[in-house]
Amino acid sequence: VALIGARLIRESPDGTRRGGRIVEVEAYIGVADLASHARFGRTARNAVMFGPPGIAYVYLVYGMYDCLNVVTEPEGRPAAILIRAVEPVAGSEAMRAARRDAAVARAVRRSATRRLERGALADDAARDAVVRRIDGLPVARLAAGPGLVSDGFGITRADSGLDLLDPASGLRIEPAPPDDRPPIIETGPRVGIAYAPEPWRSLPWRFVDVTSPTVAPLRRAVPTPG
DNA sequence: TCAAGGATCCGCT
DNA sequence: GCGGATCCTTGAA
Repeated sequence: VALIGARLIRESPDGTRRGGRIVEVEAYIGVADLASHARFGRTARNAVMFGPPGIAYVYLVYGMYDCLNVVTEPEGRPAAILIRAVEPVAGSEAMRAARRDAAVARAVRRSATRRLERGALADDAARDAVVRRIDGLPVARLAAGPGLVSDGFGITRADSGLDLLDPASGLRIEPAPPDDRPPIIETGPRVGIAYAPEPWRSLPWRFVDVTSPTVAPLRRAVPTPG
C-alpha cells in the first residue's frame, strides 16, 4: 500500500527520463500464498524474492510480457509486490516510443508466423496498424497494465535483481512529492490467479488508486442475475 | 527429457 | 466477450 502514489523512475544512458505514479499493485506474500511464484519454494526464477527488500523481480508471463515486482519482506521471507499500472508523469513520449517498439516487434513476429500458415501478409500493414493504435492512446493509458509498464519503461528480465531504492539506479522508486494528490485506495481480489485455491484466490490483495484516470474503479460487488 | 500451463494483451466477433 | 499468440518455468518421468 505504501507503494501506491510512489514514483517509478527510469533514466536511460542517453539522458531520457521517464517517470510515473504507481496506481495499481498486487501483493504476493510467502511460500504459504498459493497464488505466488514462491509457492514451490526457492527456484532459479524466483530466487530474488527470497533476498533483501527493495530489489526488482522481473519475470515473463504468457511467453510475451515482462512484469515488474518489488521485493518487500526481509531476506529469507519471499514476498513481492506486482506493479500493475503506472500513471505517466514525465517522459510520456519516450514511453509511447517504447510501447511502439515493443508492439511492432510482436506484430512482426506474429505476421511472420501467419505468413507460414495462410499465405502472404505484409509486415508493413501489421506495423502501420500497431503504430496507429499506440499513437492514438491517451497518455494515461500508456502504462495501464503490468506488461505495459514494462513495455513503456523498457523493463526486461535483465533488470531483475536491480536495487530499486538506490538513488543512482537507472530504474528506481522514489517517494511521492509532498504536494502530490492523495490517493484513494480500493481493494479487490488479485487478477489472473484462478489456479489458486481459496482463500488465496479471493484475498483482497489488489490495491488501486481510484483517483487515477489510468485505472477503472474496482467493481465492489457481483450483481445478482435477474 | 517431456508435457502442461501461465501474476497478459490484442484482434476479431 | 472470446480465444490466440508465445516461450519459459515447473514437476514428473
